[in-house]
Amino acid sequence: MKNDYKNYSFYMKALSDETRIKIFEMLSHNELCACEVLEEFKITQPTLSYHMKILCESGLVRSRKDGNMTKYSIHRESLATLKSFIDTIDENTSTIS
Amino acid sequence: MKNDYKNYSFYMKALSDETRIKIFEMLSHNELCACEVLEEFKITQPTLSYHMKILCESGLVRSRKDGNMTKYSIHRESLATLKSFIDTIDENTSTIS
DNA sequence: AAAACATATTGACAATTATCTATATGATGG
DNA sequence: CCATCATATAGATAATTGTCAATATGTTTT
Repeated sequence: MKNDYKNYSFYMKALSDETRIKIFEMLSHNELCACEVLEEFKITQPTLSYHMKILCESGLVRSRKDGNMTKYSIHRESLATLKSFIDTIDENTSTIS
Repeated sequence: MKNDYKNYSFYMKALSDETRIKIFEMLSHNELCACEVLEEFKITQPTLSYHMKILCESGLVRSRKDGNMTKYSIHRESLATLKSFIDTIDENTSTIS
């Protein structure tokens, strides 16, 4: 699969911002709505919405509507894909002479 | 450790570009000099040098001088740190109710 | 020492990103 | 249905990024 690299780079880009990587870690413990995430940061609501959009568009996070709230959680399949890439890189390095 | 997140985001940023993530994969198989890497891409030598600098500054890649060449390889400790972060996230998600 | 080779740096520029304020949309509760 | 709450979108802007051509630096070879 050649263009997996583009996909991986999108995952990495989604996590290349300190705010987003913290959000990602928060979501790893629990599904959370935007307002719960917002409380933890000193950014405005639209800025958070922008970051959530990037996380969702990467595929690493998924969202679902629940009443008037949007709940976010980690998309485990995408995470598995990312993890598998890192694992492969790590295995490769262990066989360098 | 609170500011590990900034560190992780730097790793991710280094890998958030398709060219750089391909280089990273290439280096996982072998230490390579810049000219060997350059052959695989349709970018100029200064652009490659810029990308190598970003990879090195992130800590994920290290360089050493060998004659008039610079040889690049993956810094296994940093990779282990990144891998460990992803693994932890993955473990967290597996305990969500 | 001069030429050739490998890499790095500089300066420029277009494209992208992260952020804000203001506003819109859409659901819920009186 | 009107007000409120939660989230999204639009428009603006400063900062960052990826790229190149030109040039510099440092090493090897002749």
